[in-house]
Amino acid sequence: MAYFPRGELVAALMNNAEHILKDLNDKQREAVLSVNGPLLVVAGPGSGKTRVLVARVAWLLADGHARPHQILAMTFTNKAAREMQERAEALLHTAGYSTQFTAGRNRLWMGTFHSMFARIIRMYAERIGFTSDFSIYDQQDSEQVVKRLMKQGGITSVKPRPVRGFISWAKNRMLKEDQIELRSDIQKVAADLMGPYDKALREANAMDFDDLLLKTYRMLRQHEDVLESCQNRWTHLLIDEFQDTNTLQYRLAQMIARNHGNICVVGDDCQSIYAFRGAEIRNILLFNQDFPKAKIVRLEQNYRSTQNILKLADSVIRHNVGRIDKTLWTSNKKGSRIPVIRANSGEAEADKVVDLIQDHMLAHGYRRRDFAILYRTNRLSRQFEDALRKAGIQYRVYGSLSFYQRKEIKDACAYLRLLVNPRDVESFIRAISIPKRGVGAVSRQAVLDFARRFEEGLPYALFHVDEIGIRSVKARRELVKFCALLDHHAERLTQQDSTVRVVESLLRESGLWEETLADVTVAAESRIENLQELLGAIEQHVSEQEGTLSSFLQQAQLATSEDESDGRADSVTLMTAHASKGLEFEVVFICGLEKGLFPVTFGEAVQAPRSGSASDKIATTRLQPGEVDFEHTDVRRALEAIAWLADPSHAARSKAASVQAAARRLAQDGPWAAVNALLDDLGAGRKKHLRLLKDALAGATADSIKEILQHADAVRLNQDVGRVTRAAAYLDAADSDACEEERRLFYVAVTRAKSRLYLLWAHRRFYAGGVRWGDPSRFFGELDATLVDLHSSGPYRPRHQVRRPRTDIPAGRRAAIRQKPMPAARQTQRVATAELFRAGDRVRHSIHGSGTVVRMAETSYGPQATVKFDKSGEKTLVLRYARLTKLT
DNA sequence: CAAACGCTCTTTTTT
DNA sequence: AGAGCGTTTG
Repeated sequence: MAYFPRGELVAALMNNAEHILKDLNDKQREAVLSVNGPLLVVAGPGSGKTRVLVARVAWLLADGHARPHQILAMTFTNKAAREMQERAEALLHTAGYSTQFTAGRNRLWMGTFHSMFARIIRMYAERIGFTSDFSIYDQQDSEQVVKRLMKQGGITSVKPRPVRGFISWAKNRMLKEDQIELRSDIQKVAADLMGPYDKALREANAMDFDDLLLKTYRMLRQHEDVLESCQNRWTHLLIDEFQDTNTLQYRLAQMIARNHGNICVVGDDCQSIYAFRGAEIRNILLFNQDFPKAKIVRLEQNYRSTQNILKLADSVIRHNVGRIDKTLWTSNKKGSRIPVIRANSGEAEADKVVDLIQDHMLAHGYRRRDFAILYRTNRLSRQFEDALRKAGIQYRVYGSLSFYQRKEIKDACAYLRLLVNPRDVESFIRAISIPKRGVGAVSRQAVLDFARRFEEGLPYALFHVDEIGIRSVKARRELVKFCALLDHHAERLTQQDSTVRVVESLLRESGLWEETLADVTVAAESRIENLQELLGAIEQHVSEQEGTLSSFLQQAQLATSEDESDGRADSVTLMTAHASKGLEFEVVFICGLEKGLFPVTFGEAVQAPRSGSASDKIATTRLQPGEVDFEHTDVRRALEAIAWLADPSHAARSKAASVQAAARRLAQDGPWAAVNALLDDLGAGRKKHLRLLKDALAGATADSIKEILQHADAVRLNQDVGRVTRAAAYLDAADSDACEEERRLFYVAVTRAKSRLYLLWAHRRFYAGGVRWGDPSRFFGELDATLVDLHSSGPYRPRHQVRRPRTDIPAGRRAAIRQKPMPAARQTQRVATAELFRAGDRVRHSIHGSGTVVRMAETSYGPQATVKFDKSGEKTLVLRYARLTKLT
């Protein structure tokens, strides 16, 4: 503080509590010191948000406002919670407070909303008809439940996944089944199934992620005493990433803080990226209404990024209408301009990134951990993994699959879950099926049907296997054995036997362990290691945190892959833009910036095409051959083949015996026989379509088939038109919420970068089994062009010059064409050449020297520049052939 | 009952 | 390219 002269001696005498405040700016300090009453901290990226939270917790303790167990802090990931806790403890420690705030049970309540409320609900589970050993169903589990219910109800009109998704959506908005709009089939099915779904989970003594919040909420509303004890217990609430809380989460926090109003929320509306799972940006605005006396502190100084990076981020986010206006500023240096790089393919993009990483490590001394490669969808990680592996650069992929989602771990956990919660139907299904023991779908279903007739449910059925009436002797015997196995180990668990020993024994005797051991493949080796790691984790949980197997499983179910990162290894980071929230890196690559990919656009969210469109007209024109699916590959092939055969010159030319035979059949017995001749040897799955085709073709002549074929093309065209219309409708509506969210996501990604940022897109990439052509992302059109440099890796190759498979030739011939040897691919040029320019740019050419760009034009050869060279005058150059470099 | 096979559909983010 | 599903086969 100002009235202390500087010096170590004095620092040592400085008030311990003030040590906590000394590194904060005025705004940050204000946020830390406003300990009583509601507080909203609007914190831009890199503004020291975490530092404020940490200091606030430390201050609350050090200055005597709260005891550790009175603070309830909710963060977005368990990892963030852990980090906050460790940093707060470290801060307290350096400030001279030994372990008085950090030891043993006297710890802070910190974690995600879900993990915190799982803990709370565990304490009061009996009050709402569950036991504290309830299972937590993840998305996969609950989707299985929905799927089974749909099967039972004979519902096939919609798929289980969106139904589950909608149920979850409704629960997070606290809607009951009678409050759901019944506009789509999905909504109708979801409304019908919500009741049965809830019942099924209840019978299994299980809760899904949403229940952890929803059932807590309902409990607090119904049981006044529970609410009161929560309100009295937690005198101070902190919520991080407030912009990503949903209605339910906010209401819960509000309810607990209602009396004292000591609630501090920290967030940034521009970083809200989870609306798809119910996050309400409006919570930030509502906060002001719900707590009218709320103090607002804005943190606008950015300590992370260069000026250019910050400006670029700002130039994009400005396109969002719905946002709280704020001005981020930084005293950091300006930094370099931001390269925008076009690669010809996904692989070229990855190679380019690897090149840049190597360059930067050599030239600037960066380490591997300084780099992050960000992308929109997880599946994009693969190309970067390949490239990094090839280059021998250590990397780490986040977010793909968490430890607890691995198959062998889920299998093992199924046994453990069933052990602590014998009613857990999903776990039973999984455990009984793995390893295979002769109990199949039929016997399994018999057990479940039987179980539903009894109050006690599954445990009752397992203890009365003989009464179920299962035919298979083997299945009966195995079920009894299975039951005895579980019973025996459950018994051991209640005695003083060590938890890990019981678990290990169960895994061995179930055959799971042996099966994995017996597997000689390379993959099995890591699977057995994973199982051992699981045992280790249980051991640790039991011994260090005084936990039980049951609490271990609940926590494990809520663990995410991000929670597992040790952060110590020196590796390049690969993750989705979502996963990067809250992190920072020296150098960031944002990849896959293409139309449709980032921002993503996808089918379902899109409105149906307007009536009166071209597609409607085509759809109503003639031909009604029943339910024949002209889009079906085999139908198309059959039709194409017949039409092709119908032309005598084709049939005569082909030497293949099958074609000759088919042509003969066509002449003699008509088209259907020809189809049979061609496709007879195909698999059984195709017969269904061919049967339909047969009906449609009854009495058809080769000419009428041609007509049908034309129609099929029309149908296809129609679908293309539909797709385009839908896409347009999407883009119209889109500066609506979906696109704004994508823009915020891009903003988050950009603001992760400290000193350098690269934006990349690929012209062509392999995706979902085929070649996709990408145009640059619309975000490029939105960012401040004065801040970027355009580059490419490899010569420009216009789309129309790349061969595409022809679709107007029958499949058989297409295959023949494909077998022709392809000319050797031209070697890709790996040097980055500046290639897209604006009028006025100064450029250099290897022969003509330096000059100024007069104008740019797009030709069939790709972009073309007219340049006025200082020495040789004006020249027109096609950029594909002439190599120009930009002078800065 | 389980394994093998062939076909189909995929296109997001995650507590 | 890869998972999931349904069908057929042993």
